[in-house]
Amino acid sequence: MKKQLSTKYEARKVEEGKYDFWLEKNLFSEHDKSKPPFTIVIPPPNVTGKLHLGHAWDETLQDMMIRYKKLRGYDVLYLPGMDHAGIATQAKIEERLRKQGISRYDLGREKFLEVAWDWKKEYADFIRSQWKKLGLALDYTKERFTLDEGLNEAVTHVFVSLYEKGLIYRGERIINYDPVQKTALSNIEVIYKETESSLYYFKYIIEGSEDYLEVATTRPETMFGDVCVVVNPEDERYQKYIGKNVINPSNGQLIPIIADDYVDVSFGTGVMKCTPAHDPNDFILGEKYNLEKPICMNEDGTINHLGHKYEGLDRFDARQQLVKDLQESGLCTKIEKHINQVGYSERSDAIVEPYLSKQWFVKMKPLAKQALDLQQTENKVNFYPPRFEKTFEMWLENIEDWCISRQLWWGHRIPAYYHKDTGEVYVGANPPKDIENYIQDEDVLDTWFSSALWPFSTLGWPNKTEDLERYYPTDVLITGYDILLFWVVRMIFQGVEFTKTRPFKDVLFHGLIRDEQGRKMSKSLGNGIDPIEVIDKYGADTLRHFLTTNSTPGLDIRYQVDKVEASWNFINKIWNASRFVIHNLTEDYQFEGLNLNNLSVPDKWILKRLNETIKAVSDNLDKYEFGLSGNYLYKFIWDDFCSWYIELSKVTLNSNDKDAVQTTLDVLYYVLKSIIIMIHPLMPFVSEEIYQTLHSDDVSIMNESWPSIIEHDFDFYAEVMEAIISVVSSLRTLRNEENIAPNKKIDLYIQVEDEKLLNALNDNRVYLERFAVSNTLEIASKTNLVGEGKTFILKGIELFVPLSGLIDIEEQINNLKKEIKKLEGEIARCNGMLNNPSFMAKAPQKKIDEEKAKLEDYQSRYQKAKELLESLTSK
RNA sequence: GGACGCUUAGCUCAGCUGGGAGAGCGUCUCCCUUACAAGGAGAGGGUCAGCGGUUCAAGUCCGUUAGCGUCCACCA
Repeated sequence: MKKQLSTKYEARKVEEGKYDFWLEKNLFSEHDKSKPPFTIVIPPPNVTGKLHLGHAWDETLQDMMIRYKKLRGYDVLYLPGMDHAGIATQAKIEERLRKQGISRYDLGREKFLEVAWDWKKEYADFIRSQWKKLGLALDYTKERFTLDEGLNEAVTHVFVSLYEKGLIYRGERIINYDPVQKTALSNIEVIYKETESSLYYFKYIIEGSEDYLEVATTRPETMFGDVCVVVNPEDERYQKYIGKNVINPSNGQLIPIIADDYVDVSFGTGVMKCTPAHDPNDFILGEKYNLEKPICMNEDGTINHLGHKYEGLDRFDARQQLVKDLQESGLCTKIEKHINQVGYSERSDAIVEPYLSKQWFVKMKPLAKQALDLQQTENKVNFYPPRFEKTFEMWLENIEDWCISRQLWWGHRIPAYYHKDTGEVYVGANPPKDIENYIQDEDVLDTWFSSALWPFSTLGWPNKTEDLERYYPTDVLITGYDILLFWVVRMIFQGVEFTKTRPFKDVLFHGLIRDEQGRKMSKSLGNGIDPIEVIDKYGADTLRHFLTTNSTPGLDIRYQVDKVEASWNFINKIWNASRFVIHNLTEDYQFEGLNLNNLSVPDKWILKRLNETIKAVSDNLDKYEFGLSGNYLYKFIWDDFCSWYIELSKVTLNSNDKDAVQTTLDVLYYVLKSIIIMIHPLMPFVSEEIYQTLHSDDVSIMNESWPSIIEHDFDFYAEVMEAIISVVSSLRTLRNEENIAPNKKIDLYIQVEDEKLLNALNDNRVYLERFAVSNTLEIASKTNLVGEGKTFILKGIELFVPLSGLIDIEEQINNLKKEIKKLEGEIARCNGMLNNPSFMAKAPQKKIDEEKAKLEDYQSRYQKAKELLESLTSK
């Protein structure tokens, strides 16, 4: 019994077991070194949770490229891995612990890390199971984790090397501090949101006087750290006070009034308080005037001893209390509503506190310059779409140093050690020999410090491994534009610094995935879509097709159930077309190549269309235009192959001409096989199922080759086919308009001037009889075209369908008049162009020829319509 | 305050280097025809946001305005 596809397309059944089969056959991990390499390293998902639809999108695009390139003859490597995601993961783990009433300090560092590794294992397993469901062709033999031993070696190497070059330093600076996570953040981990806050005005009374300066601030709780007030030296209102002292209303301390043109005369009262430990600009002033930098806050965001009676209060409680007290004592004069940009921690959403603290920094200017220089060379990273390169450049041109230390436990420990007695700093890949005299830095590195090395650290760097040699630089990075600055930029500058080359040749950005209303998917809205639920309902192939073919590089997409269902329908169509083909193949059918000399007109036409489709699909995949390549496939498969070719093939298959049947089966087989190979990158499961049904269960479509273009001149036959299609389509419209049942036979007269076309149509009358459902069919160089009925004047062909009682002479005349008018318009347009000397002088010859050909066609049709009209009116 | 994106059919969106606007879904008509009714055959539907410019020719290039959106930026 020959193998068949089941009657119904059931994604679950089709997809079941395929992934394990691919794994068993080592199809993801076998590397043929005789082929050119093609590498994609997965953007490592965070081990914070399950993958969401955005991951599914990202990874499907990657997998599609991998599978496409494999079919194109590359030795592909799709390298999997995950990110420890320092803050994010630690926050999640602490949250889970909190529910059990445990804090990380109860456990201590070591114990906490054990818990964290358990967490990692749990989520890694989950993520792998999701990758499996999606069908990603990942080589698990090379899977990496940002916190594994090899990557730790890379991270340490980079840290030590940059330190030795003077590009990493430890310094006391104002950093963004998250008092909830109790850690420093880098600048881009702060999200500024427009927030309605208050602008408070306080009296700073001048020493030994009744006078006072009014100072406006949005953060009264930092007043305990004020060291002076500042006015603009040009500000006439306050010049007389410069050099005097004022009383800080929060604590009664005397502080001086100084002058600096940093102060904006028009903002607030034109007097600014200066708090060097709690504001980056004030810090700069502090440095400039060598001021003290008292810190008035603890690491948990509570006020410290400088706040006296407010000590221990949370910063915002202290603010409230202080304002209330000062209002009562008359020192708070005014409170205004004020809209300003307030920074929030990306992970914890806590309001970020600018905070003076000792942290590790990467000196960015030299690294940025190298990356910018790279982009001036031939070996630059190519951005798709190119506009993102501008964002990249602008950011690097205005870069500030990167704060890389984090007061966390889950991450790469900073390889710095401090001498217990001397305080001397030791930085090295290995601990100092007399380790007992040292204490290692407690902090870990920013997660992005390790992910910046991902494209090469995963391949074994800093060791000179075979993989690194072969697969690096990687070919394309596919990721969302939302992490351009976090990750992509950093991989590029670290890649240049440490590997002296770009880490990837191309970078393709996709957008965000939104819900049906266009809203960002988020936990708080509860509008997230679980990719696994979609897969369970429609299949991974459907989800993949939806995600890949509905997007344009760099733009967001909406998740739309209608479109997902359209993708399912498309697969169902392919399934049924495949069933038809397979059903018609006899048990002993063997494909032995196409006999190009024995092809029918429909055969030649579909092969020409196949050629065009292969080219269009390949070209667009090469340009990352997945939506366009999807459109070409869709149109070819649904319209050309299913609607036309399969229907036409039934004519031959039902005939007794054995040779013709064999040829038709060959073409059906050949085109179907080409189709499933081309859809394989989009729909790996169903294409494999069809492939195995055509062949056998132990072979895989993954070992096939991308279809190649058949070198043959199909042009004339395609024209014949197009003539047949236009005749059939015209008649179908006529039947609908005139309410003639599709199976009711009609008479049909076709007049063709061109002898070659005339003969070809006569040779292929069987298709016209069948699809036009004709009774009498006359195809001649001269035939009856007038009378009660409908005349069509097509390109090079005229048709007449006698319909007495339905269309009388008068209507026929009206129809012709309409047609003539339309043609006159077209002719006028063509003439307008062709008679325009500027057009003739400047337009490309190709365009001119096209217009000339059009004009010729219109004129001949016009002529014929005129003649017909005349013979009708003269009757 | 800078930079960028979007505005095309009722809805969601394509339209790559300028040369008579397309798809999916929805709507309307007909059809259970031997791969598929989650289907087939047809039809209708758009001054491509407004204005100006370049060009023989603009949805496409340039400028500008408006609406929506995103990113970056230290104004107390």
